[in-house]
Amino acid sequence: MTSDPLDRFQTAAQLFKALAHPARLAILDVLRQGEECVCHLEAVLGFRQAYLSQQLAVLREAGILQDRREGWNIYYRIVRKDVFEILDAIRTVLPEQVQRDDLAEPHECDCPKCRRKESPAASSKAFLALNRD
Amino acid sequence: MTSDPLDRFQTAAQLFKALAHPARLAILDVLRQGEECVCHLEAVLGFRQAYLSQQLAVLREAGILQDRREGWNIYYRIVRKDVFEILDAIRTVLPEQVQRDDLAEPHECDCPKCRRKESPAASSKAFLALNRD
DNA sequence: CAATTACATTCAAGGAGTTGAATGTAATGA
DNA sequence: TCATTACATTCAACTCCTTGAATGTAATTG
Repeated sequence: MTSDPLDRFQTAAQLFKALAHPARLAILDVLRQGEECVCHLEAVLGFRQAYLSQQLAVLREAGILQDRREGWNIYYRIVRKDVFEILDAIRTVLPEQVQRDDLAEPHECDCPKCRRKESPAASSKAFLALNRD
Repeated sequence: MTSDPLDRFQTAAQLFKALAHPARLAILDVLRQGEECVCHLEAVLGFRQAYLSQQLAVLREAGILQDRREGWNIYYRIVRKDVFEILDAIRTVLPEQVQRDDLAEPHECDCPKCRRKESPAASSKAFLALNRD
């Protein structure tokens, strides 16, 4: 009550600062479907590797992401689950695809996770093409 | 899908930028309980008038607030209702008082709205004025 | 119309965020 | 150990945000 309002909302403002960038929102949109390695984000989003690392560092230092090493690759995942609620809340200003999380990203990179998905005979692209109305 | 991710999330990032400031979050916290005039915000938050106007302008231009003139006073209110959901979502990093919206701010200013609330009992200022000498 | 009230806008200096380029590092394999 | 892979960090130029100070403006009162 008597405390400085600027102090009281400092932590919350820091969280919003981390979200106040289109590249970081795009990253979170991909990671909504589960953890991904950096090379996958690079392929899907079309960002340069160093640029991506910088934005991932901001989200990591804000406590939104955590990373996990597995051999050569480092996988990032969302650990602050309330960002899902936040993104849901502003769905009126988000692109439509962000609101439906049922469409899986097509395979576009050479990371182990992508190769595992690829191994079944049909590629996702071919499958979608065959099953379109 | 093929569009630039930076473009797709530009609008959402703009919204978060407006929220990424402790003073603006403090303003929204007060306006949660209903519209208030600038002089009331000034008294409750302890900000200078010009500073307050600047922050209100940011929130207004982001489409979060709308203003309404009534005589001398200008009343601001929240028109983007999803900011309530956003603030609820990050309640883990918000001060406790923000999470309980049952405590009304005490009267601290001379705007018409505050004077209406004050009318039942004797106002301290009016009381002092009447009983001087 | 002049003065007052309540609020808005402009300006400028300083600070913080952005981003390309270059470089550093841990893990793996030969 | 040396090369490679996948990713991180640093640096610098640039842009954008922040904020105090000064000034402007619409509504009201006398």
